[in-house]
Amino acid sequence: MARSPLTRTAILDAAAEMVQQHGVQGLTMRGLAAELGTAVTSIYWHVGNRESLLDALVERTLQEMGAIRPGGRTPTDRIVSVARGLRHELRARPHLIAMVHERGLTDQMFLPAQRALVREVHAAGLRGARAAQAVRAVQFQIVGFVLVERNRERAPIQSPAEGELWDTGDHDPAEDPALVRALARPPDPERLFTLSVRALVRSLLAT
Amino acid sequence: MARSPLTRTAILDAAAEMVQQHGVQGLTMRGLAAELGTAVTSIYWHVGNRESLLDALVERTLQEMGAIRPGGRTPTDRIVSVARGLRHELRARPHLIAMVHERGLTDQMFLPAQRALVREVHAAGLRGARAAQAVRAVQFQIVGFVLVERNRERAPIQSPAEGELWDTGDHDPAEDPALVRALARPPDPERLFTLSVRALVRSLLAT
DNA sequence: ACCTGAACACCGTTCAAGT
DNA sequence: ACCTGAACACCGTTCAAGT
Repeated sequence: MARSPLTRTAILDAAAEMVQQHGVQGLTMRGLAAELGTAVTSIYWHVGNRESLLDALVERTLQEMGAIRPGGRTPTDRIVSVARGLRHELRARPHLIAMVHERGLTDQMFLPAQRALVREVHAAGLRGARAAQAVRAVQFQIVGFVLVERNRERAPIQSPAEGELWDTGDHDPAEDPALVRALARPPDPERLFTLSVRALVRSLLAT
Repeated sequence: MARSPLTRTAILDAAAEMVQQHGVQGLTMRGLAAELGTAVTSIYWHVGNRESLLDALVERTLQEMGAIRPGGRTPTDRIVSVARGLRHELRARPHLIAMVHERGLTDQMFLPAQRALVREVHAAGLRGARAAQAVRAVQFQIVGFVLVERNRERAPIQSPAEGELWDTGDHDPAEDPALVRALARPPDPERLFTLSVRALVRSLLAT
């Protein structure tokens, strides 16, 4: 369906589309060629082999991950705001982000955010190694949460429902029906995320 | 090289070995057959296709993830101890655990740990939905941290060293050489992990 | 400089056939 | 019940050849 001459950018566009729709494994060189209406071998001329095509995709994704604009009055609020913004950006292109993670380039992707976090932690009065640790703790938590969230979404129905574990209330029963009910319900990720980040930050910024 | 008759267990053992050594993609049906000294098709007779072989591997990994024995005097200490134990178990078989994650079965794998966490959170005086949230926050943090850690290990050297970002101290300089130095150094994961979990738990258990 | 088809070495999987 | 080789439809990649 492609009439214009084949170009590196066109290839990357089509490849990114395929990855976002069917995952990395859904991107085959032959399928990509078909999508572009060219011979497979033409792709090799423009972008090299599959691996370097994926590398290019990752690089583009890194550049697209824009700057972060924190909102809120207190450092804590601004850190939470950075975290939430980041989570949304990451979740907007899950498959491409997964490729960034797999290549271990998460840190690089997080540099703008890290800068913002350093600013806020500094504003809150932390200095030196202590400040660095706080920044890293928050950073790990944000990325980690999104990764866990993604994994969970792949198997929406957990085989033994989380709730049924607690009806064997024999040994040291947590006879707390509200707790059991809460654990049986699927979590609200957005809420849990905000709550977690806020809890962690509150503790890290405390003297 | 296998002389004994082909058995399902033998296949799973060899497959697990190949996965742990070369990752999931390193497990090919033909390679596995060669390793076992049989025809590829024999494997299909015993375990079905590749996908159900991987499923079986995941199931076995789930069962192997043993119970957790928390240590320490305070609930906080015991939660941290559970977290550390879990991290070690997860890191002992990274590739197999990755498969569990990919299938979204992390929750199921975490059931024994979740039970322990509920106990401690309850002991600390939390009840109902509040307790459930605390448990989940800790759970997400543990798994998330390990996932991030694994990703990081795949690209030991980050292209633009984290430190060099801060020498452009023009706009709002964090003129904090100790902080810059700390961020330039690679983090100590074990330390960062304990610190993070402890910080989060302290905040969650606070009234 | 750009594009092509043919060919190679790999996959997972199926099937009819052996014992 | 268990194992086999041949065959199929897919891969990524290379290469010599076209324009």
